[in-house]
Amino acid sequence: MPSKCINVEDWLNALDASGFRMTAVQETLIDIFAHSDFPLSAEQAWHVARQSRPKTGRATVYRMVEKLENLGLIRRVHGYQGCSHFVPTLPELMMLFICQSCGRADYLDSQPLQDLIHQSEDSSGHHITDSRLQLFGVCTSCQENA
Amino acid sequence: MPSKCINVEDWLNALDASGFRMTAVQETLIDIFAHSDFPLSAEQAWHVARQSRPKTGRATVYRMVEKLENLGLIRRVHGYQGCSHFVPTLPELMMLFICQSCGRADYLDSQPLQDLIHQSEDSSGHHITDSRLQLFGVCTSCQENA
DNA sequence: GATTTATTGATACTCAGTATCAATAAGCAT
DNA sequence: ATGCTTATTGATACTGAGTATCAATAAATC
Ligand SMILES: [Mn+2]
Ligand SMILES: [Mn+2]
Ligand SMILES: [Zn+2]
Ligand SMILES: [Zn+2]
Repeated sequence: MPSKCINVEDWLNALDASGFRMTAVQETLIDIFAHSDFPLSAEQAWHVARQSRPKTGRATVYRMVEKLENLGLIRRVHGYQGCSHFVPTLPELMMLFICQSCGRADYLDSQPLQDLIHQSEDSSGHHITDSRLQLFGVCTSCQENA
Repeated sequence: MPSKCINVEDWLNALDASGFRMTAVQETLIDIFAHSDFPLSAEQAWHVARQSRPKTGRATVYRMVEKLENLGLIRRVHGYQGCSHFVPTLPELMMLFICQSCGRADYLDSQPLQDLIHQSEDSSGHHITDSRLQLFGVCTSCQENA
């Protein structure tokens, strides 16, 4: 679902621009994360990676996930059963919806959240530098197929 | 900071009403979570508990944390370095602010969030049943002491 | 192509969280 | 109060996600 919005080239360029060497594992893992319909854990990504590159190391995947997260290309999903799954980051879209029925992630317009944050900043006095809004429920298609 | 709003009696009553037996560990742990100035992990709570009850078992603390979370008395903080810390749940106050400087948690008025959720529900078509908004930044007192 | 060095992958390790189970003690009945 | 039943505890062993290590590999630059 997010896949159509992600440009694999951009991710490779971002890694390149950050001074990292271009390797085969990078392309494999970027492809996996960019095209998954579901949030993926490093462990899951490892298993997927080994289907096309059987000797892929576990630590390598964890290292790559860390890189991608640090570069802001993927972001952690804070769900009920832990926070070890990742989805691609869509620029300007901070609000994440997770369907409790099918597990898929959807990105919602985050302008209302921006407004809320400024509002809360003014009323609380705290300086807010970052936010994570996680929404849970039943997605439109799961409502239809119910 | 949240401590002044938490009534230990209420928590004990909630556990009692749920059919759990009243034990000494319960009181100890409830006291620890209800009066901590900072989000606490089960591990941290265990260490604190052992100061007053040295033979407190580790598993016991994890089981109690699970109970308290299931009853909605404490809630998980989804922070940068994992989501294994807990704060007391304040009724009707869902928005959580964590100061990156001093680590303290603050609760913000959640009415704006309620509005945002209904708005997003209408525009996305998803049925939203739950939400977690986590705000990060620098609290008012840390801004003064800077 | 040779050199340099970041990256990889196999292995061993850590440690938060969990399963097990005998010992304990809360709740209830007498 | 006393004993009975059974939930809860705590010691121990275990699990498994995540990490440290390090020799082997392969980008990058010349
Ligand atoms: Mn989390
Ligand atoms: Mn602002
Ligand atoms: Zn769905
Ligand atoms: Zn602070």
